[in-house]
Amino acid sequence: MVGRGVETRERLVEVALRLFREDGFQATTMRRIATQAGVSLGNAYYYFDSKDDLVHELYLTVQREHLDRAVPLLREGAPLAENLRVVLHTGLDAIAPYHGFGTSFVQIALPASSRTSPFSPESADAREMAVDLMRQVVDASRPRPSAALRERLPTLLWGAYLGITLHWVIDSSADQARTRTLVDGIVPVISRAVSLSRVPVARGLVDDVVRLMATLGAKEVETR
Amino acid sequence: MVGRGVETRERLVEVALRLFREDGFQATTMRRIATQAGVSLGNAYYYFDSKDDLVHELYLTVQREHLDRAVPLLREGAPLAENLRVVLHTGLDAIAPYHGFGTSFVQIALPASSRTSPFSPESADAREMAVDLMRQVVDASRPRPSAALRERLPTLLWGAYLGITLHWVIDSSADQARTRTLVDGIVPVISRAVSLSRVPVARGLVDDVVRLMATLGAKEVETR
DNA sequence: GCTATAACTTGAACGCGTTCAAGTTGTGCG
DNA sequence: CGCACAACTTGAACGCGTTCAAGTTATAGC
Repeated sequence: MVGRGVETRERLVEVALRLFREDGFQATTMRRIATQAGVSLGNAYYYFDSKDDLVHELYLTVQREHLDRAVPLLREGAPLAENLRVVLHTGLDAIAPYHGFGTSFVQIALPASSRTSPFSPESADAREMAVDLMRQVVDASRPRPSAALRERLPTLLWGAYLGITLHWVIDSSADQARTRTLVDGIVPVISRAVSLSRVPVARGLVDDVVRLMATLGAKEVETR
Repeated sequence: MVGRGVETRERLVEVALRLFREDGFQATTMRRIATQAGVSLGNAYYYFDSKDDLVHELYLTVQREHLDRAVPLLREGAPLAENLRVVLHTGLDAIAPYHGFGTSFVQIALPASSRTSPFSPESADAREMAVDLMRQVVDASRPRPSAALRERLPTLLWGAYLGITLHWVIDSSADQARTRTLVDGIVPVISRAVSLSRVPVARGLVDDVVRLMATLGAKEVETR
């Protein structure tokens, strides 16, 4: 696929993403995507195994958009809370146009076999981009977290971001304002927890949570 | 619907739940359900608006099963950790036969409009049963949690249970062993957090988390 | 017992995602 | 040039969830 093929594929992705944004997932039929891209129905299936596969393209697009928005706003030497807040809010900004689509997205990403699953091998690139972004947050922020936390924190923050995204999907408040509130509320909590993990007396709880989530999160990805 | 109708409906539910368990959600077609229940396809739609509606019956069945298993095992005066552990594990026991079905279940329960959503009005009964079960856990356990926590704790524990269920759905380890590990790991953490909320010096973090989750959780249900 | 009406039942039909055998177009090689 | 073969394209067909106009059966009121 080097000649015509590439163009056809790109046209299909372009049309599909536009229709997804405008009309949602269910209302966008493969027949309409094909027609508007100027190809036959069967031809769309030459480039994509399924309708869900087209969603994976959306996932990649959003991920790139998130990076483009977040990285320039990170501030070297700022408190973790500030940089974390920036990354979480820009993440919500990047997915905002697709909120009507959110439920379908999670439905598609949920099965273990789904390419769109954030834990799938096919999503490895997008996942590493996201974890890397969190690592930039941690590395740019001062004071540094405790040594025990530093290497695990990016993945943990990515996990938190997944949770926030899930809340965003379910969030039916206007402009998903409640998820914004959640971000503003959870950022100081995470930040304080990170600080606390340096104070011997209060470390127990935080450490347990970290150990627990790290075990589960790591296994989740590696068993795919 | 008082005569024949009830029997037909019951037969449909019975057949549907069996096929869901045996073959999963996708492989179970409405045509097969209807045929095996001895009625026509259209007739099945007289009793259930959609295939998803039949899943709601499954939700209710599982919820009842959970209660039947958990309540007799609660121990008056035992530590919170012990009773909580019982409730979470019996919950996993109750849904165990349906693990292959789990992904579909969450997919169906996810849309805000879904009757099967744990936040929906149609699920109010099941939800209250579940929160009530958590209240029994809290009330049976000693020492009592702080006053600030006591009234909110059941709902918060139910939220934790939802999260654990989500992990169970995604969990591809044998017999969902990793979710069992999660339960065993998270129970002491919750229990310690509850205790900590009585110690003035460490209360801040726990209180913030509680306030945050309470705000979101309450709003989630009331806006439906 | 008769009839109006509600309760229940039917199967054909629709549009959907997906598959596939068959066709067309382009390309590299003798 | 011609030919083999890969790349690409087509539209009919399948089974699915769902809808609906039409039919049948039971029941309540007289």
